[in-house]
Amino acid sequence: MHKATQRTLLEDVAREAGVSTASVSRVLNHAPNVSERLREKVTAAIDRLGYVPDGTARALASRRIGAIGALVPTLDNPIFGAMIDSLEQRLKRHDCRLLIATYRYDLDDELEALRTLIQQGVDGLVLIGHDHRPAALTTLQRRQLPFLTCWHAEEDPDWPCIGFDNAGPARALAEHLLMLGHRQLAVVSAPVDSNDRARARLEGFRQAAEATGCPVPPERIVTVEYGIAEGCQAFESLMRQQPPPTAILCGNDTLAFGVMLAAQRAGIRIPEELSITGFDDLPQARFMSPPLTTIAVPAAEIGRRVADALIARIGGETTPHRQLIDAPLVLRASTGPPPVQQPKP
Amino acid sequence: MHKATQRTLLEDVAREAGVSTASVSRVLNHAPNVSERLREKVTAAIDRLGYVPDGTARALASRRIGAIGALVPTLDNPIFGAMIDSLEQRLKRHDCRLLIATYRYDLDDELEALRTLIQQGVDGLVLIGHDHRPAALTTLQRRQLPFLTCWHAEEDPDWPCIGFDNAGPARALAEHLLMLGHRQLAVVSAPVDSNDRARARLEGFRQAAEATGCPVPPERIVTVEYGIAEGCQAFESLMRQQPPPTAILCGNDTLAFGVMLAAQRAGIRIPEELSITGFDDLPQARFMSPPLTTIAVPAAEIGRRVADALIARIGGETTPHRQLIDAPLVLRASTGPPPVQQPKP
DNA sequence: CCGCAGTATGTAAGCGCTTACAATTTTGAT
DNA sequence: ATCAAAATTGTAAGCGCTTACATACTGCGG
Repeated sequence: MHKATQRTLLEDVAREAGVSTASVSRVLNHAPNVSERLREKVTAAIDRLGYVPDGTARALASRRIGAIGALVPTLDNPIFGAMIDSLEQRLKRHDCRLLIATYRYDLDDELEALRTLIQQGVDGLVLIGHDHRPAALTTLQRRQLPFLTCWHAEEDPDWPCIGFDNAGPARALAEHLLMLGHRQLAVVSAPVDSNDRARARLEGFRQAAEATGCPVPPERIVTVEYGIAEGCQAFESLMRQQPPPTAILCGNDTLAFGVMLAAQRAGIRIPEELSITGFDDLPQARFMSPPLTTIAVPAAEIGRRVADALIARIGGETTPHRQLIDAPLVLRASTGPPPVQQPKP
Repeated sequence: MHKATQRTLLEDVAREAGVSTASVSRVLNHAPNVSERLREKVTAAIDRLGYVPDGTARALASRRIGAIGALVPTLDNPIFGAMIDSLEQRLKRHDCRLLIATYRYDLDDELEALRTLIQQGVDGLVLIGHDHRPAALTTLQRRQLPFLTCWHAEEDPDWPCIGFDNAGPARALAEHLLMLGHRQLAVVSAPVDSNDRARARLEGFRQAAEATGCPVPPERIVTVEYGIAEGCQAFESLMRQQPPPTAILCGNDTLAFGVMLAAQRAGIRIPEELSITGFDDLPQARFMSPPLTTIAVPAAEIGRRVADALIARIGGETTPHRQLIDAPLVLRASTGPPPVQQPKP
């Protein structure tokens, strides 16, 4: 047993206000059919006693914890930081807290983290992307937990989503380059295993290239981990090839930064000698020199919409199974027509 | 009352294993004095039934929720993202979850968020910096909640901290410039209200300048919000002055990026005509051209140490009241001797 | 062979709320 | 006024665990 607690309990408030505990609870929870007089008596007693409800007891009794869980690959990537930031801000409006867990793109870790969060009692869950262990879905369904995926737009009856098309904009980027006359395309991609977004972007690049009759050969597709230095390395290995590419499509802005920096270090002019594209539109993209042509990923908007939709679902409402947000192509100065003659003939 | 639940309860496990509920609980919580035989019977029953303990019930009964709260100004700044990322990873090792709340540098919001997290039942709390509402401290103390501040190194018996000195490295940065011969220093600072870190950095810049006999005049200190564009603006307003500064000390890397970009746009060579320093050492700092001289803020290390220390405190152990981590000066190419003659005589 | 310390397990009383249901009061149409 | 329906408040049974305390063993020195 526990020692008698010193803290003010709901029962104390009830006594102080001269009402029942149920009434105090009702006032606390803004239940309907509570008279103004009752409300006043109770709030006055609460103020007098400095009462603070106990979240854990409330969670046990009401079966909701007042928090959702978010599973993100990493918070080291600022694009996810931006999304989580807006998600948390918006959840606050709904009086909901946020539990986060990261899994470094390891889907087994994701599944484990998901189970942990569920065990913790979260009222809902947000996942990034469409790639997950099958057990994740069955667990979610068995518990009938409201959930949402985001950052992608796959049509899948099992996975409701709020996100954007990754392939389409990637295609648009490639088409933009092809339209400019580029025929020697190269791609720097993030690892595609366990990452549908990276895969979709890569696929988009490929499709556009193939549709124009100049598919990207495998050696022109290099996969590297996330990071500026990694982008630099990718550039090196790509530019060793003959003929060198006239344009490099990058799976995200950070890789593009690396590629761009390495190119400049090598004395290659952008976009005159080499065009570069990114994906994300991080804040610094428009400040690079030249400013980076990229896709504006609606990270903050996703956060807001996920918050609203998940809260609605938790409240028993139904929300669209799939919400598509535009991820517009942002044309800047890192792309231009290919050089008329090969740099090294 | 509630409907009879379908879910497997601890009681079911007890029945299945032919033991008492207390025994199941003991096995679950790795209590001492549990025989191997009991443990096996119980774990077997758990597996057979697919039992998953209920976090909320456990929280109510045991008075710990298995999660700590983190109060950060924003997650939109990648330096905090990096810290939260490592914090969460490390907490996971200790089987502890993370609840986050942001407050946009508004200390009233911080206080409110703190109260919300406490009400939620968090086992401990991490705050950023030394500036907080007095009520935050009293609330923390009244609840006897383990807590830690970080990102600063103020000696204050009330606030245990794990962080780094902000003023010292700022001083080092300014001294570095003064040593190079600069006498026309300027500062671009983040807003210092409610932000002891920004204030300490500014103070460090000032002290060093004054100690060398060339204090920074007020018009040479411009305060702008966080952002690259804001850094650009700061540059403009600074370079309008006569004589223009030969070096600009920035309160963080992002502002420094802005200043650097605006300088380059204006055709000013760095560091020949203008030296620039940052603070944070974001990943891109070493990839700027020229690479940015800055202070390496140990964000990931702070996350790890905070996790370990807070877990220890929650466990009743005492940890050092103040842990100082080095934030080294990283000399790169954005700083150099001032031009011999003024650019515009 | 007894008794005591130490170990292992069981019993059941909470933890501090929410909410189904009952009881009471108010309202509104006769 | 009269009574059913609606609105308001009260009663008390959980929610699913943990843990203090009681009980039952176990082994060992005397």
